[in-house]
Amino acid sequence: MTNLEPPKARRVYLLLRDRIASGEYRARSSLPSEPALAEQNGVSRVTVRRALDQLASEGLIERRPGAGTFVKGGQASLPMTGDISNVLAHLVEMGQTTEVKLLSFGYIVPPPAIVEALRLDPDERTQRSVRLRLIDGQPFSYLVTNVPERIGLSYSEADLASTPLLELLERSGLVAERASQTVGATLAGPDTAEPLGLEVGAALLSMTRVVYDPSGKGIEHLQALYRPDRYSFQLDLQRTGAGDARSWKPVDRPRKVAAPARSGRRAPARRPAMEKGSAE
Amino acid sequence: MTNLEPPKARRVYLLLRDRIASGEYRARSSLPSEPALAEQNGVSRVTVRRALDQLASEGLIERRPGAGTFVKGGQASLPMTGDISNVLAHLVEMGQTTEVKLLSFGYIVPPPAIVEALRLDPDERTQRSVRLRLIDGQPFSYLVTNVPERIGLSYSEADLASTPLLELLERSGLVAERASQTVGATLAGPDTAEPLGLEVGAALLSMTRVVYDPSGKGIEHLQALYRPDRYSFQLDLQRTGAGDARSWKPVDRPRKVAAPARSGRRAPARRPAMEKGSAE
DNA sequence: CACTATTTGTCCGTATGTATG
DNA sequence: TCATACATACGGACAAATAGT
Repeated sequence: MTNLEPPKARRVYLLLRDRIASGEYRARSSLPSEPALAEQNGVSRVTVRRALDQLASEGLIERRPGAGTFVKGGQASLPMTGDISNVLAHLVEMGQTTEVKLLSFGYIVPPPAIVEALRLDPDERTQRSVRLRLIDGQPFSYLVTNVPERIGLSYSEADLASTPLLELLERSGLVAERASQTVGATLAGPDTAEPLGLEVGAALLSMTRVVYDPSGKGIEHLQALYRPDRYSFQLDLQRTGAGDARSWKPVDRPRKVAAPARSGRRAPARRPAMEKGSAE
Repeated sequence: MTNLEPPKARRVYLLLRDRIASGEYRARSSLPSEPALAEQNGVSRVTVRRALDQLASEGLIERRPGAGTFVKGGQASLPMTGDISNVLAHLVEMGQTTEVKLLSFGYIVPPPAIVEALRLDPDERTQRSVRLRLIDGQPFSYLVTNVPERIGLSYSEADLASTPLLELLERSGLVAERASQTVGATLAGPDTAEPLGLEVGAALLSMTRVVYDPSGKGIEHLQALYRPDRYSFQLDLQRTGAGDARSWKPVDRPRKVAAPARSGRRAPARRPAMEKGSAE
């Protein structure tokens, strides 16, 4: 049995990072001393120092010789947020405010999972495209799309780099009638980490979406991976019906609510979130 | 400059894991040979073997001496899914089908991020509770809740382990009028990995929820972390209004759609997902 | 039934990096 | 900073199992 565990310094690094993000260690106040941290975590002092080096290099703490190490509050611009209930609505805007890089394109015989999801015939092929979406030149989402071959043929490869896919589908006279979305999380592998500008092993927000036409046949299968520091889903709910009729209705971002979430943890809200960001 | 990078074996491990999950390496077919993989990734054969050991120990591959290593297609039970648009609705059911462990409880002066989100007075205190939610004895979510002190006093510590928090709030005559939810992803630190039964550095699905009363004051701040292999958000959308009126409406899980997503990647759907799982 | 090519399994010695005191 | 222990990674060599000729 081999280990494969992360180095101890990383444990400590993640621990302190969480504590700082959660506010357990307040901004402008000092962290425990290095020897203290070493004992608390059952590691040596050099190991603690490595973790602190990492935190310092990311600008999360500041080390003052003789005084201690301090939490640097502030900064950390909020991720752009996509309204999950409206995910499909504002694709056009999205296409305008962001650019797309087409990483790969081709026709394949899809893996069984895709066949099942799209309800394809046994050996029907799909058009598979891998795209990278950027905002301000910064990549934030990695998209793997599968579309049944006959549908995919209705637009060109170049269209993909300029126009949102659902837009293209609609132009072809297809009707997106129903969609199913699942949101989860994964670790970045080399294939995805590299184009997204992350290290291998970073956390990714993932969304799988399947779009169906009125007949119930699948039109599009999308596997999207997002950098959580640059993109997150938001859903605002409003209570409908008073009293005991427990019912909530998604509402269209009622107003700019102070709603933080820095890579899964709290952080001071700062930059106003994108007005109507959405899908992909 | 110290390194802090994951071991090389982990790179390879994550790469192969992604390729398998994405269907690039088909089930029942063979992976490239160890020497081949070693050269492709620029690592030694032992390193490849370590990665394969890991995959084998997780049951993703099968190694046959002399023959090769093969992808073990099959199960990997789907995560329970929570309908994100209904997240608050079925708390009661949820409270019945799952158990809760109260990990920590106390009154604190909250970090600035919480103060801001809940719109508290400068030095108002909050009741902070950390809970672990289990299904079938298996932990799947780690919940950190902050509630303004005066509100928190209206129920007992024991109530927390048995009753969903929003239920308690309603009993106290409070009205949850509006809620804002943000979904992202993070890495598990030691504090969260341990109770959730994960290794440090695993991917977590995160949700931050703030609930407001009609006056706009914050009632509850919840920071939830989910094991993506046991829990994921699902949102089904239905097209409303025909033609050019692009509009989508969340719909209450219209029927059991073949919608996979194994920890962020595709995988054969198998076990029926939980009927109406939801929040927390 | 060999015979061979390929592949996993096992062991070596050594170099580098990580962690400790 | 230094010396020590241990894990990681490397390249190589060899045995044993498998599949095809």
